[in-house]
Amino acid sequence: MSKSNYLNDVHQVAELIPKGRVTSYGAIAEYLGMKSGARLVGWAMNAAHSNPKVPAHRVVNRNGLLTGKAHFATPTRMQELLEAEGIKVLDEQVVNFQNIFWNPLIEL
DNA sequence: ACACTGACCACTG
DNA sequence: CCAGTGGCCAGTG
Repeated sequence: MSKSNYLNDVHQVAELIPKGRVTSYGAIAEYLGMKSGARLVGWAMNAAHSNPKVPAHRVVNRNGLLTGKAHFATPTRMQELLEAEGIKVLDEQVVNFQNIFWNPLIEL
């Protein structure tokens, strides 16, 4: 298996995202100490397929846009999962994003 | 060992 | 406003 630290950390943080809340790749990256390692978070999320516990649908980009939706089973899967938690999505974008944004730096 | 890629972000022109 | 570039870390060819 891998010895990658960030991958494991990213997954652990993602698992801590409360239901009905969302966070951004950059926020997780910053929490882990990466200034601009948001890409790694995206890569980690891609690897998160092995971890069904990781709610990848709660991780969006800094604009609240569902950039990762294309990587789900279906392009609409991510939005449906979010709406099932009470998160409204309009035009691939989380509504009230700022309000439900979960920042690990502050809340964790 | 080298080059390229990736579910991103911020800056510059 | 849109396009391009650098930066971060790990994986793959």
